Amino acid sequence: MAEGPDERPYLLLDGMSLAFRAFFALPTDIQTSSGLITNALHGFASMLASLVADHRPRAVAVAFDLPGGTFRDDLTPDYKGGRAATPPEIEPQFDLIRGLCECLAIPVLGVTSFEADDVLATLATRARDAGRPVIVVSGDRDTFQLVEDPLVRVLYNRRGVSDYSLYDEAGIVERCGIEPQRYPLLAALRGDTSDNLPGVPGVGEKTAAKLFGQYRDLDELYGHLGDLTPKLRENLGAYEERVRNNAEVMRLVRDVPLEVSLDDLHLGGWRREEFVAFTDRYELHTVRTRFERLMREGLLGEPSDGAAPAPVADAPRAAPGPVLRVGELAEVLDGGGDLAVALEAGRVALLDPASGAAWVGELDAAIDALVGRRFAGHDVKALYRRASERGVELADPLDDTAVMAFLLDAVSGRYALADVAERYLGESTGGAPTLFGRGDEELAGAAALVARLRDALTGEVERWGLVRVYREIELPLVGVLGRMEARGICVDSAMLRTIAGEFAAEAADLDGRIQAMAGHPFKVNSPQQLQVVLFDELGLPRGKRIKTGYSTDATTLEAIADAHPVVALILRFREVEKLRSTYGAPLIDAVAPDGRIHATFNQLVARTGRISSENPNLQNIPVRTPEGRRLRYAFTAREGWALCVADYNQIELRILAHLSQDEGLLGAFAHHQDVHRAIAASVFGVTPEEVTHEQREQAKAVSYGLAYGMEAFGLSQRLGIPVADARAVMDRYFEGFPSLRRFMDRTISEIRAQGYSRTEFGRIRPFPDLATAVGAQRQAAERQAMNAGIQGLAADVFKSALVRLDHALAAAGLEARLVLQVHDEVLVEAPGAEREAVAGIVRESLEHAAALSVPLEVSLAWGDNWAVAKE
DNA sequence: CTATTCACG
DNA sequence: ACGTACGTGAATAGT
Repeated sequence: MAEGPDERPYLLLDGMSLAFRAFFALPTDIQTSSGLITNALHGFASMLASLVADHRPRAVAVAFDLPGGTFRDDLTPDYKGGRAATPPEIEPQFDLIRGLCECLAIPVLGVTSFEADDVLATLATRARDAGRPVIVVSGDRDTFQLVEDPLVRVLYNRRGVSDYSLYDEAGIVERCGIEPQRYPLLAALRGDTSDNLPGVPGVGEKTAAKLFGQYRDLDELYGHLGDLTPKLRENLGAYEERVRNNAEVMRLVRDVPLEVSLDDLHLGGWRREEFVAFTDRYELHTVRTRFERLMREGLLGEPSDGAAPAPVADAPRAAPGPVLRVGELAEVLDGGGDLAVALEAGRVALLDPASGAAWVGELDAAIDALVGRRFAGHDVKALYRRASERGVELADPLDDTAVMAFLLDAVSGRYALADVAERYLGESTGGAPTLFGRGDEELAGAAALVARLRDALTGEVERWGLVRVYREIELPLVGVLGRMEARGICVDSAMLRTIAGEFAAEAADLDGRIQAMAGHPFKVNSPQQLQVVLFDELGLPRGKRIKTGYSTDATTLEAIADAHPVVALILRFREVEKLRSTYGAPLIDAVAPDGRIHATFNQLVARTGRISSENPNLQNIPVRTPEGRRLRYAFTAREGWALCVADYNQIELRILAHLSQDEGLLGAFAHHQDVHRAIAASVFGVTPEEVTHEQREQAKAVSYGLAYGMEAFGLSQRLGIPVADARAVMDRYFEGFPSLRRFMDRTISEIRAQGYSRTEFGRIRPFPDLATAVGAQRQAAERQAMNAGIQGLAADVFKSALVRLDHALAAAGLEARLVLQVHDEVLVEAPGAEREAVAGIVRESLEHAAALSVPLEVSLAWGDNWAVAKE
């Protein structure tokens, strides 16, 4: 929908909070060559450019606090107005930001004794009264109260310089659980740490929202204190004065005496020469390009002399080849060649490298254009996720330069396009990669970079022997993971809420009892405060030393559980609190409108080659305790469908057998049998039938520890036996499987000589320090090196299985699809009628993912939830 | 942002 | 004497 000039919004910026956000988001090594720190200036400038480009405002104004305090200081002595701590490096940058605005003819407003927020509130109110739309941009939640449909919206800077949410009334209600007008009440109860305003103890976001769901305002709330739970009543009563004061402080002033009127605000009057001089002086080169574009497009109004800006040619590019032209999609597609793709949140550049024709547009349009095309890109998984959400099928990419860079160095951890270009093309893209949303030219330029990187990285991937792991595993995996993210896993939200409620209730109860036993209030969740209570006040024996004193971890507490009854309560509290805080509300909040959780699976994180999961992490859902395991009942299949849960049995131990070629281990796996029992029989010199439970557990513990380089001390800890006994068990284990020790020694010395480890599929991991490290560091590096080959090959095998499985399900014409993977386990959701076919395909895909010297054994179970396999 | 703790394979 | 099992992600407190 095109907005006419009259519908264009006023853009009102909170200069204070945005400058602070920019300052804390960007490194202070953003400096001019003379050493002046300009990170806040850079960040603010780039925010401003993006905001103008994205929202095409009719006018822009920036508000700042003025020195000398505000009327709120009189209301609350400790009030900090959102600036709990002001680093000295930021103050001088306020003037730089004013200077930038001055060149651009953007008014900077401030009124003595009022805050920037009050100025914005006043302007927003006036605009509303005049029937004109406004977008208030701030990193301060106080501004939420200004939102008013349909004219006033808040663009909230969540963090960094490019993470924004645009809120209308419904948005505020969804985010905060209260209408914008009443937001100050909510904040008054809850408190606001950034404003240094404490709220009421025991009242957080949720409780405050709940209370104002029941009561209209503070008077009504305080008129019904008797209806509340005792603790809540007590706290609210005790802090009534504070709450009422907070509410007054939080309310923004809408009639600040302003010298400018709404009609004084308009775009235009910028001075090009001053702007150039300013950006030269503070070395804002990339930013200048972006503003020059805005000037050319008229988005900043007319210059001061009224002359139309002369079109300014982009700086000539050093890169050889065709000149980059950003134009129509048809031009890009007409070439018919392989395309290069660059993407950032929601926007995509497509480039035909042969002709230099490029197009920049929305994600969905780009996906449609890529159907049936060959293309390469950088970190393109998001393309497959979105395509899959829309039911669109894309062929695998020809290359993904981020994946290539990860395979070449899985340790660096930096795979943004700019990082990789710098590393392999030896050039910078002219700005920190995380700085800001790029303009069209920059994004098209990024696509051109992808095209050049492909050439450079293809040679490197070949040179380092990575072709197989790249072509067979990692490249096809990109689409597999994107599709799995899009599919998500079905969740029973009601069940989750019930379980979470129980966790919360028990945690609250234990919290109260623990504090009562301590004899005074304290944060049980604070290891520091807990140390004081346990070791100073109660005088319990101390254990491990840590940086901040003495450890209170579970192992330590278990050792002193008999010394005082509070210890058991704390252990229990920790357990339940973990379940509440990590798996209760957070999981409920992660459920999307489709009733499913769509985690992100990361292919570029784990240096061993494993896949990781985030937002939420679905790879650490509890299973080891019955209570934690309850959560898995809430992970289900959609109506009429079933979940297939399949996992590899002892995959790492099998891989150790394969790599070491130890005859005993190979023999133990040769036949389908109880492997741990067979191993225990060899270790303890008895027949399998004679193996005791304890012997089996001990052998099993060693088996699992082997892959990590565990020592006798670790085994003794794990099994709760003396170190000498643990050493005896390990000695017998290595006697029983003599090739193991030789394999381990050989592996470490090979990695030391090579400088990196390598799996059979080719995956490498650098170990540059192995040759030089000494003492404990060296031992740690050796364990990592030892583990890299085992965990890495397991990851290769498993990823290969995922690719095979994803392809096989689709090729068989089934509806069943992957919904989750957890290192050696996969979950497939299938219609009831497909069960038999799916089971066969899952089993085949996993068992034959790799040909090792031992069989790969798979356990497979069906059910309507994830707990099924462990029942 | 760092430290601590703890969930998983 | 020292440290002692690899690899992740997330919540919380506190600076």
